[in-house]
Amino acid sequence: MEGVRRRDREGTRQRILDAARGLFAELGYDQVTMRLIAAEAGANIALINRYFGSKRELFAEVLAMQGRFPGVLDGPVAELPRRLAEYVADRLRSDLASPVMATLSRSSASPEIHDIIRDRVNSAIMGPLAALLPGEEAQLRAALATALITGSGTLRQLFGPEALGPSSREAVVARLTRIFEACLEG
Amino acid sequence: MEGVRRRDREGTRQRILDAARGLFAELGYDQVTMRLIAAEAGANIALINRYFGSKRELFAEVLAMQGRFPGVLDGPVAELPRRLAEYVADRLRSDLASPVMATLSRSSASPEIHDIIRDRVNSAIMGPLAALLPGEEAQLRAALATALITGSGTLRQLFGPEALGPSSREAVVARLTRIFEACLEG
DNA sequence: CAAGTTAGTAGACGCATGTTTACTTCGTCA
DNA sequence: TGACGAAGTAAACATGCGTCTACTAACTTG
Repeated sequence: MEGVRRRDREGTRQRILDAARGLFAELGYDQVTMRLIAAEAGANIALINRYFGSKRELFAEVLAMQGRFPGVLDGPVAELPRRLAEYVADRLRSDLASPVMATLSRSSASPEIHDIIRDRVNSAIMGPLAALLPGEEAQLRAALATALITGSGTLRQLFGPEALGPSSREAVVARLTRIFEACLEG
Repeated sequence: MEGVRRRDREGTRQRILDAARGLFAELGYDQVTMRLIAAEAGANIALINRYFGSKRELFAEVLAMQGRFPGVLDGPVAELPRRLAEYVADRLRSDLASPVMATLSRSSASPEIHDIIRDRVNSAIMGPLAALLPGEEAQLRAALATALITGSGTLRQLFGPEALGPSSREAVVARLTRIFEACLEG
């Protein structure tokens, strides 16, 4: 029957995955404990490893689940700097979750997941960006744009939404657009 | 007398400080253990807390010991973008230690030292930079340059010296100069 | 030379972590 | 209905951490 199942393998698995996604984005890999994930998901701690194998594998699955930059990398390349600027500005100034960016920039110090992070940065940001860019030095240009994105995440984490001072959203977007243009232009 | 002292308080203290500086820069706060510092310094672990109080206080002292950006912030403001570019390019492409930058970008995920890191970023990089900049939005411009610097450190940590691809130093410096100009210009 | 100060040492303490084991309870189906 | 598989649970395990205490031994000083 499809009635309310008190024992719900898939449901529990999904709750764990959701809890882990939010916590990893908010706190970073190291600061998130198995017990915290279990409590947030309303599940027993032993189920995490039963369903995912280990904390590391759960982290990998959380990252694999996340979409790429939604809507940022799509669209005309000429407007790419502006879309990147708006994305970063909004993530810097508000508390809106940007799971991918937040997770990556808050977990990059943990050596046990270095390879996972590296692969994800490559496949979600740097790789697609380099593929989009015409002209020479595409890898260099994509890498520097990526550095700015992740650096913004670190700054946000350190200083909060006021990291950029009292500037208006328009001023921030305008400035960031020019910087991304300098990063990406051929 | 000034003979060879087998019991040398100041010497031991200095060896601990030196070991901690190198290890924090290389591995970040979380990954460096008291026992690792003691082993590297050739000192007993209990002496660390005797001389510095705690791991956290040792970290603060290590940061306080470090100089500011040597030679980068001094000199004509017009050439500031180029000096920043050369600094970042060299730190990205070689293994030359940049203790301040490395320590900051590798330790920013640890909440117990958040305030120390924040103060240091402010007093060593962002603050002096904002003070140098003429015109409006100095804080925004300094913050974005800082984001690029710390993001470069993160990228270096993830991908090693080859993070930027096969580009020459000249190409990297030229590109970074343009980006820093876009960050800093009034 | 004897006493006192203090650098240095060994080891334990309490705690938190990721992981695993032994067990209980629910749901299903022969 | 009763047995079996699987979802869920509680508790322990092993390990590593920062910190602290009790102690030893080297240097200084009277």
